[in-house]
Amino acid sequence: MSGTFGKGHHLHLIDGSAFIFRAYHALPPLTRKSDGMPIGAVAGFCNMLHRYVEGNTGPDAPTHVAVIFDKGSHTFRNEMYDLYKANREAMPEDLRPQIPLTRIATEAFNIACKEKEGFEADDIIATLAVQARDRGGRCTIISSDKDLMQLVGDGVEMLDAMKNNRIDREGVFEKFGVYPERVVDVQALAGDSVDNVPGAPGIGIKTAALLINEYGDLHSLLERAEEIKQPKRRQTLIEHAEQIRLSRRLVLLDENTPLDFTLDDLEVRDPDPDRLLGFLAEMEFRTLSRRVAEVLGREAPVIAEPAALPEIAAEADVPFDSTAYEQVSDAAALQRWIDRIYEFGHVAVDTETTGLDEMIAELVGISLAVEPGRACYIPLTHKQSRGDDLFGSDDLAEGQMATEEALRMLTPMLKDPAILKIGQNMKYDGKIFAQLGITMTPIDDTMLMSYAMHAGLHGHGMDTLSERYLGHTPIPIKPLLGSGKSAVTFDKVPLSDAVAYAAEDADITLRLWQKFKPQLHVAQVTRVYETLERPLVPVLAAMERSGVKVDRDTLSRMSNAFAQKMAMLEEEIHTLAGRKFNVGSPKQLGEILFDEMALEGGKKGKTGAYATGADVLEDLATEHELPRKILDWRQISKLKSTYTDALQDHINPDTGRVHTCYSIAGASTGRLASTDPNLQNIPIRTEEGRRIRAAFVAEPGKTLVALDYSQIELRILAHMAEIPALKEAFEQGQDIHAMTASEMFDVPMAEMTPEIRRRAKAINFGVIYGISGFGLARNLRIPRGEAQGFIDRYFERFPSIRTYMNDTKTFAKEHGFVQTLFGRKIHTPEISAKGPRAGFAQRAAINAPIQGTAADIIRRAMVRMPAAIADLPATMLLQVHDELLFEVENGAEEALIEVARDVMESAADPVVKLDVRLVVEAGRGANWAEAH
DNA sequence: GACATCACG
DNA sequence: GACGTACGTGATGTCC
Repeated sequence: MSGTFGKGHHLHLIDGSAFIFRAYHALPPLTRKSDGMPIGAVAGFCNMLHRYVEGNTGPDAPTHVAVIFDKGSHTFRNEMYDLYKANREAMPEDLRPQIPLTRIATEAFNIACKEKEGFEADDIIATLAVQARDRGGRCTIISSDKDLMQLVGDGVEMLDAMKNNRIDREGVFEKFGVYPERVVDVQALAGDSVDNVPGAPGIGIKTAALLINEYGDLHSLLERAEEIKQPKRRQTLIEHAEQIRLSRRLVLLDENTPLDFTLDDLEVRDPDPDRLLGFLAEMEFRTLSRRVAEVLGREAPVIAEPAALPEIAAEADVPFDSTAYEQVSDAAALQRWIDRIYEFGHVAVDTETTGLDEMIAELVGISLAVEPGRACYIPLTHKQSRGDDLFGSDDLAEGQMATEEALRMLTPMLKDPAILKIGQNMKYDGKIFAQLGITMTPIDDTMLMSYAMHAGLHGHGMDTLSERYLGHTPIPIKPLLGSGKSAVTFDKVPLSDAVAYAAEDADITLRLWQKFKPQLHVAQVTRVYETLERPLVPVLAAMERSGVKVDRDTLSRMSNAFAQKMAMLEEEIHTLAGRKFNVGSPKQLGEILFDEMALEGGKKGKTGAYATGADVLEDLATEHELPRKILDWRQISKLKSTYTDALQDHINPDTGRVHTCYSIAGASTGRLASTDPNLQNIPIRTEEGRRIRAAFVAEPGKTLVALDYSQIELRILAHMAEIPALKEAFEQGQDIHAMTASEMFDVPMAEMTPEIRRRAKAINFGVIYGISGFGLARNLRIPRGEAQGFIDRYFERFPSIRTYMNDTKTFAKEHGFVQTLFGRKIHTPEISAKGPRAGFAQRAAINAPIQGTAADIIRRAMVRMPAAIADLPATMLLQVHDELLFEVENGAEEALIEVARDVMESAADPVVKLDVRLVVEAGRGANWAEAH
């Protein structure tokens, strides 16, 4: 479409600076390979532009488009107010040189690129949006900057490109409580800490909207300020009237920016392929070049790999070639591989099986690799596939060794202490071999090496690691196995495909190992890997294989009882609601409560649905019967579906026990995670829930013993933050929350009330979690100001906590990670992000050393435990963060408790000398509930 | 597959 | 340039 911009035209205005900052913070600090120039933000920017262009199809596609940038730091707003944007942090050093490149990138995409000295992008956007509107066209502003919301309406909308979220007049109202034309008034009152717009002190968006809606507009409000009832508010508005008027001028966008181009100059143009691909090649964006070339129907430009140091290049650059892998079909070939393994002294091993549950899965084949590019697959039980046989056949495929023979040949090597077996997630392969009576040792695990070096940076699965550290995307398993109903197990995969896939996994593992092994030392995490990760593998494998006995009858009876109770509640709920609906649907429930029944307090979340969480319903329960019934129903529904029903399905038919799987490298802090089923969240806090815990039982003649660390995180906090009062209280065995309460609220210990203690307890936990006034207020259901008062007082009484928090944040900003007392690193890549994400990252950074140190301590205890209890008729079954559960023959309970408690209490020794001693509490019983 | 909810430490 | 507000998890159901 061409001609003069008008009706039927659609203008897109992209907030270029927003794109840049998003790109910068979304990506790690990438550099151009050939010369090390930082190009992360440019890469992200180009990716975003490319995605944007590709997404512009259909009737909504723009006819005109421009990317608008800020230019110069000094604008007419600084003339009005010299502190405007004064508290903004300086642009990061590695971002500055990238800014001009983003202009060139925009032009390379053949998109108009506009800026004007002395004006902010927002003003240019405002001017263009108003022009477009006046000419009867549409305009979409691609930005999430709330300053731009004043422009929305009459064909002007905003679009958050990341969330694909359109904001119209109603959207603005949701955000500001007023429609676009009054947004500046609200902003003038509320101010903006980011841009350093002063506003009216103590007035936020909520109050501002309230006032504006009551008085119509800012002018009237200030004129009639005397009429405001609240004395403090009245005084604020009268005193700061001038400042508020100034703020309004600051946030009001200039819709008359003089421009040296017109809307018609912004018509959408196709990119010039040579120019665009040339630019991308110059930047050395390999992936994006390929994608763009594909779209343009061109050959992808060849981007030369920079000449690396020759000896490294020789080692690292063996290309992946899935056709070069060997299929081992007979004893002679296998023997050649075994000989080769002895020559090298190490081998990467990977097993292929019929499933992910190692307790049930059967071995299908084994792959081996000794050096990059040199790998094989030994298929064992692949089935012959015949085209005419829909049901599959049990005939073994040709070209496979008998499993027994292969294992007989491999076992000495797998057990040989002189041969290092390398794997990716060796717990899995170790358990598969353990099922066959083979104990693999010694081992190395690339997943755990990555975890020790990169926790917090990214996941540690093979695909992630291969892409990140080898630049190679592994063959995906999906197309081989299929999905959904038609999914097959690996033994049905044709041999040629299986060899390529399976051998590649061993090849990748070996290459990762070569890369990671020397880096452990450089990253100074060798001790973490050697003492907290690697030795835990066989310990966890044994625990998982042991499993825990769960009484099916108890669960089954409870399921039935729950089903009846739920049906009853459901009927009552429908009666109270006046109609039938799906009680399990928060969406329908929200509509019933807040639309149909018109209860107060309905708050919509970002997806536009009412929040109906337990805290909301709890508040409503004082006014109406329905919310309480819903809460009851939800509790039972949760217990039934997640526990009494699901747990039964997890009982292994062979062992009659439940075998969880622990992920060692799941949680960034060093904690374990438990899956399939999760046995770390078995109910305990309610009476009903404890009955589920009681279904976890000991075998006849045995007893369950639970040992748990008492207040381990607070003890670690006392040590790390060096809090004398806290240390002393622990030393004297005092009630720690009561002591805190006594210190804070000046209440003698003898006069402590449960309520005061409860508050102190919440604050103690808050500190561990990186406290905020908002969070504490919500937790204690008290006003935010009061909560802030508590926190201030806490810091006053225990000043070293503030020091610890500040030091931790500073350390994280400087190094990009925080550390536990044992040297575990937890990376905090978002610590220098701006806005809310920084808050998250900071709190996580404060929490991670504490939670992580506790995790390290129990890991150390677990590693030492098997040897310590070897002579006792006892088995370690479960770990729940600060608790270990054992099953022990009757009569040996005391002996076990004595030994295990000692191991746990001294687990930090000798590496870390804690100022606070660790205390372990023990319990025992026929079931897990009793053992507490 | 995203989101809301809720179970645990 | 600011998406939200206590840390860390996993499982389930609804809804698109």
